[in-house]
Amino acid sequence: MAISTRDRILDAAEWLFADQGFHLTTLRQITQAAEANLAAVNYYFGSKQELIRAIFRRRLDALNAARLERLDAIESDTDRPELEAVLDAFVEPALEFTRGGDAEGQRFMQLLLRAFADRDTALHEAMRAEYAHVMRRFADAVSEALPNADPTRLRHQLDFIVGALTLTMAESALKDTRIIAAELVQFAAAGLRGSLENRIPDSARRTLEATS
Amino acid sequence: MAISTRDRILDAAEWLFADQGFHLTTLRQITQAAEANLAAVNYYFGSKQELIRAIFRRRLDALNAARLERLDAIESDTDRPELEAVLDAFVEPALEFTRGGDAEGQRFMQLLLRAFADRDTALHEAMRAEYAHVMRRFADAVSEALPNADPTRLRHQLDFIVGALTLTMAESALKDTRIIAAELVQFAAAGLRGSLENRIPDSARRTLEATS
DNA sequence: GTCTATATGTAGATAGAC
DNA sequence: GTCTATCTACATATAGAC
Repeated sequence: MAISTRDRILDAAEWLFADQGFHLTTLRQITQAAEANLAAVNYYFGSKQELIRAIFRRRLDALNAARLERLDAIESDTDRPELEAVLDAFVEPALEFTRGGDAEGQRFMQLLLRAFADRDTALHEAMRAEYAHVMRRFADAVSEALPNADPTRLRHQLDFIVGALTLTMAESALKDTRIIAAELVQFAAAGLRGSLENRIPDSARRTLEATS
Repeated sequence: MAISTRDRILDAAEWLFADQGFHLTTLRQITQAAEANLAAVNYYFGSKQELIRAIFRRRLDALNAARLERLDAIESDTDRPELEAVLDAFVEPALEFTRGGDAEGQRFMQLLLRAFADRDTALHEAMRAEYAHVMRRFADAVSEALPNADPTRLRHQLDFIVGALTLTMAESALKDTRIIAAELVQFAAAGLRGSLENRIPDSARRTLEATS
C-alpha cells in the first residue's frame, strides 16, 4: 500500500465530486472507492465540507503556483513581456492539468466549474482570496504589455478569459485541448488589443441608447 | 390568486435551484415557498427531475427565441451583417434577462452555469440539442461577416464567447452588466478578427513544440 | 488507525381522504 | 386539485470495540 489512506480518499473524492457533484457523492461511495472505512473521512478531515476544501486547496495551489512560476520566468527574461507570453502563462498550466494519461486535470476543471456555480459560501471566499493574488499579478503583467489599456476594462476582460478557459477545458474532449489552448491565447490577445481602439460597436451603442 | 399553482412552483423552484443548487433544494422548500402542498410537485410534474427540465425549457426557449429574433432582424436589414451586430444579437438577450427589477435573469444564468457543471445526463442532452440549432445559425452569421474564418476555429471561438458570457453574467453585479456586455461584444469581435491573421503566438508555438 | 454498529435526520415519493 | 399521513431509502456523523 504505497499511498496513504488520506491521499486515497482525496483522490477518490476528487474524481467522484467532479463526476457527480458534491451533494450527489456520498461518503460511502468515496470510502468504498478509496478502499477505506466509512468513518475514515471524519477521522482525517472532520467533515465532508472540510474534505471538499482540502481537495480544492491542493489543486488550486498547484495550478496557481505553476502559473506564477511561468510568469516569473517571462518577467525575468525581458522588461516588457509579450502579451501572448503572459496569456500563455495563464492558460497553459490549466492545459497542462488537462493533459496526462489519467485526465486528472480535466476532472479538476469540472470541479472548478462546480465551484463557480455553487454559491457555497466559504469555498467561494477561499477561492476568491487565493485567486485575487494571482489575478492581480497577471493584470499587472498584461498592463505592462499593453500600457494604454484601461484598468477597469482589463479586469472585466480577464474575467472573460477565465470564463472561456474554464468552460472550454471542462467541456472539450481531451485530445484537442492543446490546439484549443493556443487558439484561446490568440483569441484573447486579439481581444485585448482590440479594446485599445476603444471603439464602441454601433450595435452595442444602439442598445445602450435604447435602454438608458 | 392570479398565478396558477403550477407556475408558482416553477417560479419558486427556479429561484431556489439557482440559489442553492439542485440537490440541496428540497421539494419541501419549493412547495413551502410556492405556498403549495408537498404533493403538488409530483402531481404536476411527476418528479423532481421533470420539474428541473420544465424550468429549463421555459427560460431557454425564451432566451434563444429572443436571440434568433434579433438575428433575423439584422439579416433582413442587410446582405452582409456587421460582426458586432451579430455578436450583440447573441449577447444582448442574455443581458436583457439579467436586467429588470426582479433579477430573474441573473438567477437563470446561475442556473445555466449549474447545468454546465452538472454532468446530469438527460438535461445536458436536452440543452445541447436546443442550443445546437441556435449556435449553427450564429456560426453561419459570423461566417458571413468574416468570410475567411476557419469553420473549426469558429466553433471553438463561439464556445469561448459562451463561456465568457455565462461566467460573467452569473458573477457580475447587476448594475454593470450593460457596460460589460458591450465590452464583451467588442472583445469578442476583436478576438474573432484577430484569428484571421492566423498567427500562432510565439509562446504558444514554443509550448506546442515542447510537448509534442 | 481502522472497524462495526447505530443514532439521528431528512430526502423523494405515494396512498387515499376530502 | 389539494390535503395529511406515511412508506422507504439513504445521508452524515459518532460511539466504542479492537
